[in-house]
Amino acid sequence: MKYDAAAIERKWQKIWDEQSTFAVSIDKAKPKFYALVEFPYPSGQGLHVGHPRSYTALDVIARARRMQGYNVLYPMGWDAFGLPTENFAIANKIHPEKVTEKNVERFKAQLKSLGLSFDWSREINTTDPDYYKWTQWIFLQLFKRGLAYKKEMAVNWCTSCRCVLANEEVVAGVCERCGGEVVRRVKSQWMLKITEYAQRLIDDLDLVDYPERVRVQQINWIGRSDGAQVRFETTAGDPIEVFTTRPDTLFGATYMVIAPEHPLIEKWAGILENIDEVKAYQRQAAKKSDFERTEIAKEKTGVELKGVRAVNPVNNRETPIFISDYVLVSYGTGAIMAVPGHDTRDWEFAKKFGLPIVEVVKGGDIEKEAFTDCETGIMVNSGFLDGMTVENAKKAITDWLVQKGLGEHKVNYKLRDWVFSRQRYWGEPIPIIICPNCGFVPLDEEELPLRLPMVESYEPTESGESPLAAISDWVNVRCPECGGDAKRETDTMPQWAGSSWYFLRYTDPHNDKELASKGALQYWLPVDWYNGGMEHTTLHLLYSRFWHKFLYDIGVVPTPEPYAKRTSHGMILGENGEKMSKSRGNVINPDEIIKEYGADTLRLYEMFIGDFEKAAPWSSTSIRGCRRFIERVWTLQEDVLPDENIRAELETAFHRTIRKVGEDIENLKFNTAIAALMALLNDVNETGSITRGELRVFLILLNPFAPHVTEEIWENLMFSGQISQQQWPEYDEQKCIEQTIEIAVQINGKVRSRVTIPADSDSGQAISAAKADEKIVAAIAGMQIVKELYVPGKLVNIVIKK
RNA sequence: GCGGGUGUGGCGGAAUGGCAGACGCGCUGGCCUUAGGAGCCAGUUCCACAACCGGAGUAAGGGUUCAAGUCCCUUUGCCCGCACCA
Repeated sequence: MKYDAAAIERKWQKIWDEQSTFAVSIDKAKPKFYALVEFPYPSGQGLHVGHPRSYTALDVIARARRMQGYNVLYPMGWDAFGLPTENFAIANKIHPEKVTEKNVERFKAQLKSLGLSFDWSREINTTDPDYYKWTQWIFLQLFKRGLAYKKEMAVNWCTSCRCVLANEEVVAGVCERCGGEVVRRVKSQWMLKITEYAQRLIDDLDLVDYPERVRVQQINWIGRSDGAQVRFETTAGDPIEVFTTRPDTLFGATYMVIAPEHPLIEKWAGILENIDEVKAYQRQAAKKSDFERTEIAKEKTGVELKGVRAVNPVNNRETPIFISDYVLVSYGTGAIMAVPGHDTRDWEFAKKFGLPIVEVVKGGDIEKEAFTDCETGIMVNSGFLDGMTVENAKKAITDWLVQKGLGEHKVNYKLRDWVFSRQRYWGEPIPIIICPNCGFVPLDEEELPLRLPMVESYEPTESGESPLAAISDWVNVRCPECGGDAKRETDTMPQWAGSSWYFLRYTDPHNDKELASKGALQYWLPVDWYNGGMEHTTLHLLYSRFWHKFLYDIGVVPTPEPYAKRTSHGMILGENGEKMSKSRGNVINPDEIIKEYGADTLRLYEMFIGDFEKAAPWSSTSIRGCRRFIERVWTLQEDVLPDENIRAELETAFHRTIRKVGEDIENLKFNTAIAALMALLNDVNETGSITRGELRVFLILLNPFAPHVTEEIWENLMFSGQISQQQWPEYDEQKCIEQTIEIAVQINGKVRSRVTIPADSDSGQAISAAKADEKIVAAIAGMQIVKELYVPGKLVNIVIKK
């Protein structure tokens, strides 16, 4: 019988579909397990060979857990709003809805051809009005609690997408998505107050099991700094507030720097002696994007504000004030006290402008470079702080500032509020009405969903307004409060909106009363295991944790964190070790792999390719090994002994493999789980035959990785039921132990021989057996034995000297 | 610069401080075959050897230990993230 992967896979996919084998409902008698993978953006290119790595991994876990008695939810859906679809629609004059529909159809067929055990009855789509109704509902709740607000602000404007980007979407000065130039533009934008959750987003990382690199990245992104806010009086009368993490160095502050955009400059315009020079510097700074300011302007520049001086509160000394673009208006107070002795940037600036550098922490050589060490230094030239450690001085000076009313302890975050508006068509409309009398009026929840209007043209406008602004009969409405003429908000939400809560909807996807029922949320949350890419660590993960925490606060969800455990897979690279991309010409198409080898081989290979968490290059020769393995398994059924047991000679091997495969799946070590199955098959083949009992266990262990072929063999052998409904085999710890073992015998740590001894030998027995070995006899003859030890089951080491 | 990770055969990669290189690819030889990009058997870290017995070996150097790929220190390469964040 020839192994016909295509026919077998088609057959079983159809059966699973027709019988809804993997559909799940609440069953309180069983422990629940919620496995989640990031839902894809259904792009025009179709599935990439990288997608199945994540999907198969959690499919393996889901399938194994089902057989282990868990009630498993493993859902899939579509994150379908987004610019590529909109751009494709514009270019080809097809409505984005149609484009999405077509892409989803293709993706779905591809996913089904992989034999993934998704519960398709729970499929969701973020562009479905029944779905985005609840995305809009969540926005209204944020608005009603003051966490969504509109603000006139400088934003990142992608000149190519003609659209606003969140800070997180700007990478190295260009648009993360299209690579287009990003410039600053002042626009009125909807913002979400994620900063209000900054501390909890750090603290609650303790409640969850995330990989260290994900934890660290989130913490760094939020960027908490502990310090003090200090007020410096000026000769102009208006004080300058600064934030510093080193209040201990206050005595060393020899000048001040404020950002070019700082509002005091405008206020002081009349008294500045060199206002023209200052204005010129401001204009120059404004022209630079943030990227240029950080990348190109490594050399410090700046202009002194002549005519105003600041007063250092600790010693009442007057110091000059500069403006310089190395101080960012968006962080802290937009102004700093400069301590050139102990801050590298201030040191460079002071050197360039010939400003005094005062040592206030002893331990370095401030002539050569700034001394920034906080661990070892001792305070000097600092009045009442002299002799203290940096740590103590920070406390002492902060207390002093508080007491004098000059400052306070202060925590700052790098995290900015989330820019939530997009001036595009293909997104969730923001359900707000703008009334000239009443301001921003939320749409009545009864009117949700606020549907996207059908339009002729969804081209972005040159003015930077959303295409929706041109649809007058949609835009013009009556104000729900005063009944006067009003307009709808025409901005739409970013793509991150729909993906910030999708895992909640899966628990109750057809509910039209609530985003999901309390009962469903109570039963299924939190997500037990969420796998996704590292690229979503600072965006999607942070945003969805924020939304979830908000929903927790208003009593909608029962858990403070959405995902109990997060893992991330490495990328699959091209054969040349480079990232797969069309332009590099190294893209592998999963459809073709399935055609040539079958889905089971593809699944097996993607799990076997290497360490799951690391990037791995594709190899079109290595995959053949996985196909050969499946063929050898297929051959087993041709000659099966009727015995329903495992033969004694293979008992240990089987029990060990059951243990290893189970443990490895839990630990994401799919590659070694498969290696163990291959090794077991080799052991079986050495005996020249297999029993029904052995094959039965073997097929169940292999099933999560290669579900189709194992079902087929299961059926051919007339085992009862379907393999996916079987129970995972149990192992007996006792039976994992061999009767006799071969141990190494070392002389001074080097292996000199091997002996076979009973597994239960004690130390004395093992050592005498070792010393009876003829090679060892020869080695220790005439030598003095210093030490002998036995590591049970492993080795004997005899330490000798002359 | 800061933070995280990582360095093992020709390749992907295995090794709770206890026999380095499991498993697979590739390669070599043999069998089978009209044929082989099929299958089966054997071999495959490097050096040396007819073979046995050996020697060296996990980026480099040092240390702890009966025993180190694994733990500690120093150096170094690569990958990822953040980066004038006061």
